[in-house]
Amino acid sequence: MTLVEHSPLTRKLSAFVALSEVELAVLERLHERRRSFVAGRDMVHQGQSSQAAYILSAGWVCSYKLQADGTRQIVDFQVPGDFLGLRSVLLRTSDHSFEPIVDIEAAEVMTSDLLDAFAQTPRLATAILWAASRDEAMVVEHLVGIGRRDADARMAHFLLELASRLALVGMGSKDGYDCPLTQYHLADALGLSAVHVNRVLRQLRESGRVTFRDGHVTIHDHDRLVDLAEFDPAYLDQIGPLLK
Amino acid sequence: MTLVEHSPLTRKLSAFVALSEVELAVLERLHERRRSFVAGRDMVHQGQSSQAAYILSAGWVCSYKLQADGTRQIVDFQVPGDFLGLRSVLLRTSDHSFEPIVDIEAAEVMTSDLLDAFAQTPRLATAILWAASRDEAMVVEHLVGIGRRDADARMAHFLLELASRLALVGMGSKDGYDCPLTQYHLADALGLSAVHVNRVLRQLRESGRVTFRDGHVTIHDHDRLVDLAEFDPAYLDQIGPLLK
DNA sequence: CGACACATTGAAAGCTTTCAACAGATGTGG
DNA sequence: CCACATCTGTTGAAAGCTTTCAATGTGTCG
Repeated sequence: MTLVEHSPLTRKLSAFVALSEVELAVLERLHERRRSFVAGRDMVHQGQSSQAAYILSAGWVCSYKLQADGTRQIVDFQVPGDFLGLRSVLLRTSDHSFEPIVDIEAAEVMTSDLLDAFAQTPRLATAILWAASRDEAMVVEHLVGIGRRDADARMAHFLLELASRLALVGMGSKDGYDCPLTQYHLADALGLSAVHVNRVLRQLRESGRVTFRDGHVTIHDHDRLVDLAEFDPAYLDQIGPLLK
Repeated sequence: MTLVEHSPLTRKLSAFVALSEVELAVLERLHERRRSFVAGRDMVHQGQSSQAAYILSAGWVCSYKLQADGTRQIVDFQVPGDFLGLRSVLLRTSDHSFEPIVDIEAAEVMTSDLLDAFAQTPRLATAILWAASRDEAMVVEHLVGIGRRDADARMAHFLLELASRLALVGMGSKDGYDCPLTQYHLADALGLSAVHVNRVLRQLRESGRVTFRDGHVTIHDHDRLVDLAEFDPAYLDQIGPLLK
């Protein structure tokens, strides 16, 4: 079995921990229950409790919270290799919704399977918990972005974060990546109006930094984009040895 | 031993789970290493890793992230009964700083002590993880607030959340509570300028909803405050049975 | 008393939203 | 195959919320 055949999750974790044959096998076995979901129909609804988590293997998902006034705030996007609802399985019922942005493929993981896997391979458990804590760090960074960055920097930061996340699972490079999000998704995620998202994107494009168009992000000038966003990828990378 | 002698954490957890004598004893034993920290001096610095977590027993702390341009975003406040750095112990090094807002008292909990306690009393482990997931839900709600609520609603929501959190540990009621935060703290937490915080507070006061003054929050009209904030405390409460 | 932290206000400037209108692509039903 | 509705993207202009700049007041503390 060559590396490219591995799941995105395996690929992601392998970038940070050298997993043994046994650990890889356990990890791949978690992918047994294949499921598909169609774009636009919520997988999990706000307040609904679920007994399973999912490992996203293809497609994009967003997790969001709806407000009484009808506006929504997207909390995070999930791309291949990401867990979906990991927390609600380990801890308690989810309090936000998950919506597939395109048709997706995911592996359903029952709580018990996950706990068994953790018991069998503690290093794998650590690796998965690391991934979960990385997701959390992203939410915090997202909070900082909405609270303290202006629209341009916020967008720039967001696009760079995505580039970094996708590169980790081999779905793009520093030069660009495919991205199925609409400007409405960006607006709901960044706390902006769709109209302003459009203007910000235009400005980023015309300043020669990055182009978001036709489902593809093209990074023209990585340095100046990083500069504008004050992007520091530390929160995405592992600091110090992950496993002793 | 009467209830009032218990630590705030015990009090908080007891509101959701009936803990046995043994569990209560284990929980109280976690409070053995008493530590004090003075206001204003960071307990943990961004990027610094720590081997211990703390259970806050008296005083207020904030966790924040500093940006390159000098602005800061406060991610969360900790009040008595809250954990501090629980995640960085369980998972990986913290990526934000903790600053005591007033002189505080906290119990230092070593990783190993915590894991021992978890092993001895699984129900206690679940209860503590529940508290951690509640903290996370607050961060998400915070994100929603900054992204999708205007300044008035954001402030109203924040003050109501604090009321609810403090009531849980017996430090206030629906009518008000003591609060050592300055308007600068509010600004850094809510993503507003200090000047605007002042104006918002004035408006809330003059509309007869709530007064924030001299270290004390007085809620004059709870209903209209809830109404303005669209405050739904569901994310703070347990949905369904916590322990089977 | 002077230094300093915190709170308060007014006015001007700036960023973002809202309102409106329009263009292009896609998909469905007649 | 066309008409029509829908979704997404685009743009201008006006309105609105929030910030910035400046100045002032109040209280604590050494």
